[in-house]
Amino acid sequence: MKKKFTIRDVAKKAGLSLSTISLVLNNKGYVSDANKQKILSIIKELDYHPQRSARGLASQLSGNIGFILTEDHFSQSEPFYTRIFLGTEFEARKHNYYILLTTVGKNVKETYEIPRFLLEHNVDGVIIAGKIGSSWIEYISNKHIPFLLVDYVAPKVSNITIDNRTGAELVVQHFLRGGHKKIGFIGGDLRHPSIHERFAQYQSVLLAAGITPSEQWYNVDQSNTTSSDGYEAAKKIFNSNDNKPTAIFAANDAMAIGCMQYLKENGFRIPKDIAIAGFDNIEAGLHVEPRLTTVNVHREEMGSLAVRRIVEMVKEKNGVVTKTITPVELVVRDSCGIRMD
Amino acid sequence: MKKKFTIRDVAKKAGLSLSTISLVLNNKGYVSDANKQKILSIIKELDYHPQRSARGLASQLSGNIGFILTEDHFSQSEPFYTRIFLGTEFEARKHNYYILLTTVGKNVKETYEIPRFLLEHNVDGVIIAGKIGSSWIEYISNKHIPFLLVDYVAPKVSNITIDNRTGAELVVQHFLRGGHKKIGFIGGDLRHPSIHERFAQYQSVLLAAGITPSEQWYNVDQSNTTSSDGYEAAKKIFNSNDNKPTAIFAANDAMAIGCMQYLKENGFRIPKDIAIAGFDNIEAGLHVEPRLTTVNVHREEMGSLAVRRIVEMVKEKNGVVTKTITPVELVVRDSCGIRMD
DNA sequence: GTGAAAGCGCTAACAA
DNA sequence: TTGTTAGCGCTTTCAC
Repeated sequence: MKKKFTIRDVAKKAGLSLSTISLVLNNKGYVSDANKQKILSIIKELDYHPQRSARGLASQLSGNIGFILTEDHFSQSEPFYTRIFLGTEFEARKHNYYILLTTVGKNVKETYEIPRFLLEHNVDGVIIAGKIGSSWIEYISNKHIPFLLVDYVAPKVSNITIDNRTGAELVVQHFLRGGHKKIGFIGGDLRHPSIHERFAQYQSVLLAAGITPSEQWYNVDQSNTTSSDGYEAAKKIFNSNDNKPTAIFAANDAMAIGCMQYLKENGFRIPKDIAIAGFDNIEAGLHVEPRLTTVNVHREEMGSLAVRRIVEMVKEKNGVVTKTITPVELVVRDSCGIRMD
Repeated sequence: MKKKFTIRDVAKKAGLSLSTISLVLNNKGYVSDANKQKILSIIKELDYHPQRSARGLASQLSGNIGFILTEDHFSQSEPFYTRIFLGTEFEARKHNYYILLTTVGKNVKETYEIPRFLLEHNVDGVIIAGKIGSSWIEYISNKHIPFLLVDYVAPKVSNITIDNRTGAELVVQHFLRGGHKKIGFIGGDLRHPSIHERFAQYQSVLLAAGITPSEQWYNVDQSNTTSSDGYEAAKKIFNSNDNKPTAIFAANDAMAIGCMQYLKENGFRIPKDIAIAGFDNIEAGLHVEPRLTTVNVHREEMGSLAVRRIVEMVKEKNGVVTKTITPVELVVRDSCGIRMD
């Protein structure tokens, strides 16, 4: 391998000082156009690239952004947060950052260790995805490092969230337009704000339409939102119940799929007997039968927004709190038939 | 925030020199037990953690491992390589490394840019996942940085691969045991060694069983291995063909799912008319109807192995080339009925 | 076993 | 505009 060049080699070759080279590398200060061009061409000629760790040490900026996920989110088979992560990856590159991914326990004490990147000053900002214990939010606040939440909320912390209200409204309105009156809901973990909002809006829209949701139509007792939680919730609603809903809005696609499984096993035809819709637009919704009507969430875009916001925060250092809501849209597929009774 | 401590603070407090502290930090050289304990307890007391970039600069080791994926693999909806990536993430933490993920074009020239981490000396080793242009392999070889391939092969380069031969054999034997004789194959991109091996072994096993695969049973003309390629391949085989296979082994689950879709749309019952098996054991195989028989691949484990190997290579600096093959097992589900004719 | 000193490659005052 | 000079916080010879 050819010898690795340093900023010194560039300076020598250009007959200029280190600091001038540094200035053009960082596009800072004033350098005469002639010298700038000269330096640039030498840099190109030598294929010189400043070394990350040297820069990091001198500037106290790592060039990295941390991405924190709680373990239970990480291990979920459906890669909802993975897609958000991939979105951050993509955007980070545009800004010359790298993403360092790590997982943590629900709370600071429950975790085997604090993410090393926080201890070793190896990130300039942090993105936290999904629900996380408030102890973590407090811990990171005290680090005085820019951070924000994705698909979660906390007081005085910037975040990127989903327009859950609109999504829920679109689904319920779609059912109503389809002639459904007895519209149910299955959900779990109402402490997750996204789930909570979907449930709340489901109720509001029905009430606004003059329908009071019966307790026999919905179940929000599950502690999680996996497909087996959906299965269990469906069982509770449809097992020996004389006031069954004709449509189910599930808090997410995973639950919708579990619900469908229960219904199919028990002789209900979808969408003839029961219409179903989910939320998130995960890949699996395309493979179930019938294909799942759902609400599309722009996961990559959320990651991308998060990175852009963090980069701003790192640069500006002002503590403005921003709350960004990303739009959703209804994706109508086969699991919702039109009802005409 | 409390002031950030440096190695100097530790040295001062311990009444020892910087180098002694450094020795215990790195667990190197000889330090008296008494001093070692003393230093360790001071480190703990101050909650001191060495700063990554300073270490990096001094030791010329970044503490990062690069993970390279070609764009087409990255954007595949099914997160096959994502799972490998997550495996590396998990293992990397155990070794105090971080993974820097990036994507590149198929070949060096086609790519908008060389991964920054290679230019800025920001990784100590590199993992490449999936098929990639040989220009990349050459380029990285010339960097004299430890690297290896996952699910791909190249001469004189260490790698981690799947036991495709055994997997293919398990599937074909399963069909044979089920009474099938006319066993087909659908695949694409035979230049990918994994696909090629599956196809080759499919043929060998049939021949060994005294069956010569008819050209009407298989199709390997697709240029890729997505579900729509599977759909197209199925169309070619089952559309106007008087010698149809009764079982299909698809090169991967995505193709199998596409194939199933074609068959169902055209009135074939699975597994009654046609049995199907895939390869990879992706999540979606659980959601199709009937659920897909497949070959399980330990993706996270492959990532984990890759990291362990890279860490060794970074430490030992010897150029031993290792070829690791990870095992597979048959996962029997509903898409393969037993045939009794 | 331990300390002194040099330096990794860069940035950022401050002078000039 | 440009150069000089200190470091950034750590590792690593090389003496002692």
